[in-house]
Parts: sequence; C-alpha cells; structure tokens
Amino acid sequence: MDSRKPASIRDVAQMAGVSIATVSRVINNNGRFSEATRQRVLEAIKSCGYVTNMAAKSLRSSQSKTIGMIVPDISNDFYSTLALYAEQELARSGYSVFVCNSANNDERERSYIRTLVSKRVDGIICISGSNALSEEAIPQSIPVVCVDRYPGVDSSIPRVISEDERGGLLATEHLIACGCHHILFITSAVEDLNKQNRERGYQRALAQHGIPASDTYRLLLPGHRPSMDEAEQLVKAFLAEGRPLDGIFAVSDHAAVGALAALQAAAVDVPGTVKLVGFDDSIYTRIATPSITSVQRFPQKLAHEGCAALLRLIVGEQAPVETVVPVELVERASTVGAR
Amino acid sequence: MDSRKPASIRDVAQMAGVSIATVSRVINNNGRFSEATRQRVLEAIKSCGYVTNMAAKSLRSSQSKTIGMIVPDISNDFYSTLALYAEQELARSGYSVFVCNSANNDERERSYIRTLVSKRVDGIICISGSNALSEEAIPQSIPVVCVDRYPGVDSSIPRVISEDERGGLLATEHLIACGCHHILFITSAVEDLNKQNRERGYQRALAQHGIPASDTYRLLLPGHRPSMDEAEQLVKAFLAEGRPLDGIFAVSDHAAVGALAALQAAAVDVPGTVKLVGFDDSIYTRIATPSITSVQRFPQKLAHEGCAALLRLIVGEQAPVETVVPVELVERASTVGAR
DNA sequence: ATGAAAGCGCTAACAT
DNA sequence: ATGTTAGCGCTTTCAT
Repeated sequence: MDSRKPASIRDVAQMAGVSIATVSRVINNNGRFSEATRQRVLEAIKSCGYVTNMAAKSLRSSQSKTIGMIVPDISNDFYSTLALYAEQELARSGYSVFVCNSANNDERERSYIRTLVSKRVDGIICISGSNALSEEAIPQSIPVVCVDRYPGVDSSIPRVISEDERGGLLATEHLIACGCHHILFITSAVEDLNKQNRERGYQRALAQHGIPASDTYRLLLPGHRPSMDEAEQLVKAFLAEGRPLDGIFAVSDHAAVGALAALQAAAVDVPGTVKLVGFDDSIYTRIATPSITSVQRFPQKLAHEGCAALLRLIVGEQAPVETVVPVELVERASTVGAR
Repeated sequence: MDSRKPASIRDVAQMAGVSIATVSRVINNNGRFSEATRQRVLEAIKSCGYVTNMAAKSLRSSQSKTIGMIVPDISNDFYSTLALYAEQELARSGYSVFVCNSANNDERERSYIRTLVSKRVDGIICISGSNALSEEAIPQSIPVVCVDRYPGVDSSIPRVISEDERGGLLATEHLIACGCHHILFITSAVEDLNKQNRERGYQRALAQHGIPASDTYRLLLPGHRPSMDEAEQLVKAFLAEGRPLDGIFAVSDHAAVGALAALQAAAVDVPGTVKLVGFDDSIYTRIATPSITSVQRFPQKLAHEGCAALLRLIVGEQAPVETVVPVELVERASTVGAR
C-alpha cells in the first residue's frame, strides 16, 4: 500500500503492538528486546514499507551520515576519478555525499560551504582546487580534509597530497636522461602549491645537471583551469620564435595534450625531435598518439587516504596533518619512441 | 565566538529580544514584521553565526532541498559532463545533490535508492545506466526523471533522451557517403535501448543504400562498461580474419578509440583505408590522432531538460514523458582526412 | 506586528 | 524486556 505520507516509527509500533521505543531499539539493534518482538517489528516494518526518516534522526542525534565534497570540476578526468573513489569508499561506510562543483571560484565555494553547514554534514572533503580554503566559513565543529589540495598556510586541516616535487624531478630527469637540454616548462599563471612544487622539482633536476633555467622556457597558461587549447596556442607561439627545443614538461596532461597538438601541427617529430612529459597519467595520455609519458599519482590511493583521515576525524580521532602519496613515472612513446 | 554547539533560532530570538516565531518569519520572509524587528533579528543572526538547521527544517516542512543523482560512473567523460551541468543547474535552484555511482549494478542502485528515500530527497535524477529502473524501490511520492536512460517499458517516469536512431543513421550514412561498403558495427553485448536505437539507425542506413547487414560485421563488447581495451582486442581479432573492411561505426567514443588503436597497431591507414565514426563527441575524439568523427549529443542540453522536468515535477506540475534532444554529426579527420 | 504552543519523527533517559 | 516522555530546531496555526 502506498498511502499519501510515508510510514513512521509510530505506525510500525502500532502494527507490531509495541511502543515506539521498542521499534527504535530493534531498528538500531540497541538495548534489549525479545526475539519474538524483533520478528514482529521487522515484519511490521516490511509490511508498511517503513524507511527511517533521516531528517528526524539527524535532528535528534546530530549526525547526518552525509559528507560534503568540494571539487573544482567533476568533468575533469583526474578530479572525477578521485571523486569516484572517494564516493565509493564513503558510501561503503554509510555516508551519502553531496557533490559541489566550485569551479575554483571562492565565492561559489563559500556558498556551497554555507549550504553544507546548514545541511549539517558530518564532514567535508575538499578535492583539488587552487585556492587556500576559506576556513572561517567552516565551523570548528565540522571535520575537514583536503585531498590534492593545500588548505593554506599554517592550517591544521589534514591534507593528503602527491609527491609533487618528486614528480617534477622524475619527469625532468627522465627528459634529461633522454638527452634533452632545452626543456620547456608549462604551468598555470595562477599557481597553487602543487604546481609550485612540481616546478621546484623541475628546477632541481635542471640544476643538478647544470642546465640553466630560463624564463623564456616557462610558459604560463592564463587560468587555472587546465586548458588544452590554451596550451596549444602558447606552444605554437613558442615554436614560432624558433628557439632550440628538445623537451617539454607540462604540469598537467591537459597541457601536455595541447602541446602535442601544437608540435604535430608544426610537423615536429615526437619523440624524435622533441620529447614530452605530462602529469597525472590520465586517460588522455593513452589516447594520444604518440602516447604520452606522464607522472602517475594513484588517485585511488589519494582518495583512500583522504577518506580514512576524514572518517577518523569524524569519530573524534586524530589524523595526520600531512599524508604524502608516492608518484611514479610512466614511460610512454612521447619520450621513449617504441610503444 | 565558536561555542560547542551551533546557535539555534532560539538563541537568535533571545539575542534579538523577540519570539522564535518572529525569527522564523524574518528568515523566511514570511508573514509580517516591522522593519526595526527585521534589522534586530538580522543582526542577531550575524553576531551569533546562526545557520539554519536543515534537518529540523526538513523534518517540519517535509522538503529537503536535496536531489539524488544516480549515475553509473562519474569518471566517464560523458556522464561526468552530464552530471556537472545537472549539479550546477540544480544548485542554482537551491538544491544540493547526492551523487551515487551505481556501476550499473542493480543491487547497488537499489541500495542507493533506499538511502535517498530515507534522506527524503525531493527528487531523483537518473543519468544514463543500462538497466530498467527498479521503480518498486521508489515511493510514488518522490519525483523521478531519467536522462539518457530509458526507465523501462511502459513506465510513466519522464525521460530525456538523445535522437539515438538518427545518430546511428547520420553516422552510417556519412560513412556510406565517404564511399564505405563494408562497415563494422561495434556495440555492447548488454544492449540498452539507447544502443539498440543507434543500431537501428545503422541498419536503416545500410538498407537504404542496399548494403546487406551481416552478423560477422557486428562486434559485441562483453560488459556494458565502455571499454577501450576490449574494443581494441575485438577489432584486432576481426582484422586478423582478413574480411574486407572500409568503415567502422562504434556506439561509443570509448569503443571508437579502441578500434583506432587496433587499426594503428595493424598499420591500417585511417581514414585512407578505413574510416571511423564514434558516438558522444567526447573529449577523446579530439585527443586521438587522427581526430575522430563523432555524434555530438549536447550533454548540457540533456542535463538542462532533465533538471527542468524534475523541478517541474517537484512543484507538482506535469512534465513531458519524453523529451528528445537532437544530435549532430561532427566530421573530423577519421573520415574526412584533412583536419 | 508579534507571541504561545503544537507537532514533524526520532533517540535516550528514566520508569516499570 | 518494554513503555513513557522530553526534546532536538523548526514552521505554522491560533491568539492577541
């Protein structure tokens, strides 16, 4: 029977001929009750199609079994992979997750946070995103973790991040080992700490091999949204200048793909003349021809560590302020020729 | 000040020296109150950092300003794009959205639905997904719409779908117009109506041009998760058989990319020897070399129509049972040579 | 224009 | 082992 309004614990109690307290007890398997009672209650629940009203339960117990997830743009391959794993893991622990696409916009982010607070989420997981987190917007009482994002200077919010600097180092050293001397670096004008660290790795590799760093070999994408087209235009312009070039390290696969398009348009052989390395090891690296060498960041591991930390905070335990997830260079045709 | 527990409407009332009813009135801008009172209440709200407790509000008013979104896998480019636009649009209307990755698994879907029901979502939007919707799991009282998904035979749940058959027709006619006679069709073994319709378009085009359809030119991917690798293996096997081939139509870009990889591995020239068309016009088509001709489905439009229908249902209005969004063939290098 | 009070569905003392 | 009841924070009559 599907009456107008959903059955409440009260209806169940009536059907089973017990009090609402008893129903609550068997539902939550909490307190004592006889097996016979349990059976009757369970039957009543089934027969009237009772479903717990979480609004009421949350109000009473002040926990919503709900997590807010803030992510710049779920349509981005790397972010959405992270988001997928995080959602799966949280769901397994009984949490529903609100997804909030902030578009890296501070005001949007604040607005989402307000909503999450009013929805009384049990925790917030911030995935990627370039800005320092607007912590003032979040009450002390609600646990937060950042994944692939730096919450801001001297923030105590736990963060789970990749070995960004090492990634930059590995990428650049690989290019150097492949014989590159004139290595172009592509990043965003709006740099977050992730990217700064990758650049530091790049600089370190150059320094270690006595290759001078030059600002003319540093290309800046306008926004912090990784844009293939912008990267393509920038690299085309660079190529037009005719400077020597034999390697490119891009801080994201998006940029790497754009760079590849520019090289191909200019009939520059990859990896013959110029070698190319990206970052994230996203699906794009395998679709491009030649396939693109990239730095794998293990999004599943990042998501897992992030969820673990958040869940720990929620139950009142401590979580490490910083968890670092290793990276790994995956060599592909854009640097090593044969696939 | 950030005391242990969040301020309630009661605290605000006390600070402002009015009753809680009045506070409620000014918050919801509902009922009458003097401007002076309004000011005092607003001030009190600001000074104690009051945020509405939606759990309480939902309980009382039985609407949660929350939507459940069921999607097979948010890391898939097409789905996540759809999800992004839908979330943005719903957020603009004041709704938060729970994302549920069902992995096309019926049991998982049911479980998510149970949770959504207990969370008292105001509506459910089902994005893509292959199975008929388990409607019994959803109370009549909660509005549902499907986007890029057929809810099931004679279901009254509104659906927003693409012109799938026309897409298949356009794709195949284009191949024929490019001179193809031996056209391979790649789809999933587990066919949903979307794919069946695309195939119907393919069949119709063949028929109209007097080209016989043959089962040996019909490749079936094992799962309904679009898999590049599986497509690649299947096409490799097909090529090994040595049948004549000059065109391929794949029901998804994933499959098209896999097919392209197989062709390239066999050193078959695309589009010289074999021409290739995909479906969805996802980002992959532009990254691949050669870029892949595909059927654009306008995910933003699909999302928009879906949200519009759901929002209408929520306020008690009718929504069209079927909304069809046009498709468009985008010609690229995999069929027309020059980019 | 504003206040008092009932009650949404649930949990957790506190009884018995 | 089970029932009674207060109260979570809010909206909404019904008074005044």
